[in-house]
Amino acid sequence: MADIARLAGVSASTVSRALSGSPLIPEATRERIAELARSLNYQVNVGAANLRKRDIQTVGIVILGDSMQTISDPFILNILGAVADALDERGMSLLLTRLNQERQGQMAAMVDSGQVAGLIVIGQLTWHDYLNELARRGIPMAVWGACLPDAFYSTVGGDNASGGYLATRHLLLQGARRIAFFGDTSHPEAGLRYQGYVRALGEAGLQPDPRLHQPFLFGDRRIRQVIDLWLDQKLDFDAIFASSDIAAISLIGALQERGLEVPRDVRVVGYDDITLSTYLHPSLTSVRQPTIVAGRALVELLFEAIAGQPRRTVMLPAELVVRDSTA
Amino acid sequence: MADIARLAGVSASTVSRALSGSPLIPEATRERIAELARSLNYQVNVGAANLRKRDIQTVGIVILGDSMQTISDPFILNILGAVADALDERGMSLLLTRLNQERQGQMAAMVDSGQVAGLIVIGQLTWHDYLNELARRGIPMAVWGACLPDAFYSTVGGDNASGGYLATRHLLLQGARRIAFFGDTSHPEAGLRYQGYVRALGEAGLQPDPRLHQPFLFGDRRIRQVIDLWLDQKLDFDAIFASSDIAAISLIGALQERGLEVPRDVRVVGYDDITLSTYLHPSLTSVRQPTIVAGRALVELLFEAIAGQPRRTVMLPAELVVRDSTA
DNA sequence: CTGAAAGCGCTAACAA
DNA sequence: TTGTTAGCGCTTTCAG
Repeated sequence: MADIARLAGVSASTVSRALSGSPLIPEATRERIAELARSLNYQVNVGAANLRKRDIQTVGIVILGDSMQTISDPFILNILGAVADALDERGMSLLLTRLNQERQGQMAAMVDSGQVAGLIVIGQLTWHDYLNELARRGIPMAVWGACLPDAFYSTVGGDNASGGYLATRHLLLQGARRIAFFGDTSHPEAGLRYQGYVRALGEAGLQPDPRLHQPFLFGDRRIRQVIDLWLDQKLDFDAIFASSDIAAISLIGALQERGLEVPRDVRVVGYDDITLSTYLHPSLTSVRQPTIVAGRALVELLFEAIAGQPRRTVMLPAELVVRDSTA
Repeated sequence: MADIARLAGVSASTVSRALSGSPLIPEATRERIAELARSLNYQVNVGAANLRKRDIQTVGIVILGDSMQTISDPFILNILGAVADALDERGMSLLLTRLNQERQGQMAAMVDSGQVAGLIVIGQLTWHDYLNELARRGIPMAVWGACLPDAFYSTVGGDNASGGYLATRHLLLQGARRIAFFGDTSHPEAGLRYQGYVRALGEAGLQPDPRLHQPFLFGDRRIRQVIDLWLDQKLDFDAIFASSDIAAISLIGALQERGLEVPRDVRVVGYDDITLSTYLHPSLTSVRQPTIVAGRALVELLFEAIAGQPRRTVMLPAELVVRDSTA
């Protein structure tokens, strides 16, 4: 910047003002300086500027999970993309971090060290207590996931209970009676989907059968084994509600391998409505979550938190997209 | 930091040295200061530190593409994850940006403004000339994609020609004779895969039939239409080599919808070997690209570029994973 | 081993 | 409208 100032025959202050579009600088001067900067590929050093201005133009986005595999779900990428776009609209940068349990501490460090103004967290998993601790310590946060009753942080999430309800009711209306639920209910979102499932069953006068509830993780090598054990148990089920599309697709694959046809023998509903779901055969019925809105909401809530406003919860509607897997 | 110094009864210099693990500070003092910092949740301000040290602990990762949809391929996420982990190992942060053609300029700005030390670019697409221009301007870069002959930047990529060759030869060995190629050959990587395809056909004494080459983009609503037109043309083909798993899976869906069975009527090979491919029915034969190695290599080449070392190319082996879709 | 002082590149009072 | 000056939070000579 000193160079520019010298070449333009003005002081650094003038250059700074010109480049930041201060109304104090006349158009002619501004233009001249801007042109000079452009020709030298000069860009204001944001680090130095932020240091002086005492503000941070960067937001941290933390993806929780134990391993690489955990984030191979395209849905995560959709949310990530939506957040990236929403931040971009506000001229903010995005610092991406993937964390597992052992490195929880890094989350607070990102804010404490002035790297980021706040955190957007994707993949609540079972970190609720830790997130609460951070929130109490004043770390600005917005979390994608279920809104837990005692949460101290802002959350944005789909209406999981309603999603679970819609999916299950749809299966019931299609004539299913023995509906299995695949999902780890210790995960808050899946837990709420399960609640919706139970409610829909209840309305139909049915009790959830615990043997039809299978907690499982996608990518688990044992999935085929789990399915096989199921079938060997001669458990009787005519539909499956899986708490992610990836899980649902894997399940359909496993069922087909066993000679079971979808939807004829077993109807299947997934969750997330990833793009691929449309293109499969049978195409997959799924519960859609509005990711673009979610991205915007996460950014908005984070900004509110940074501004010291009270925590808030946004619940986005769940929409059932009916396709061939439940025809 | 001034606070810590005061509370510890030492100067800021000492705190700085203690916290950065300087050997000048005796263990006892260091421990005392570290403890104090911990209890106050103090973390050194990295921005200020970097400003003073004149170095940047952040790398930009740029995902090229026109829209959200473009990056919904899980393979991108795998690479991204691998890069994130590799950077992490070196204690670097990752600034994520998604850019489309209109905002090309942002790439250089990230480096010029001192936000990042260099760029890792994913999704070369048709940006080759622009990337070359940046490289000439001295922007440190490492690009995931095909290594073009006149590239001025470092690249890491799979051996696409060999991948295409392996996939095609495998199909030929399985008895296929009329093999369609799905992929946009104006995209450098797909172009090389096509070359491998042509070579394998040549070795079998076959000519590529231009009608069997279908450039297409995943997610395109017209895919079903494209397939239908194909079949209506009574084009005769017994296998498809698709240049991504997502494309292959969509194709299988479309074929099945038309009553064609995979692999009985049409054998299909994909590319990328995404996790889901194993769990489908039929499970998908695919060409695997070693993403973890790729992530490490990208980071390594970028560091070399930052250190001013000459550009370099890393080509990773392609491995054919045979599954049921070509049985 | 420790502290004082200078300065990274920038912006914002304040003064002109 | 512009320049001078101070200082954001840190590290690092240099001198003790």
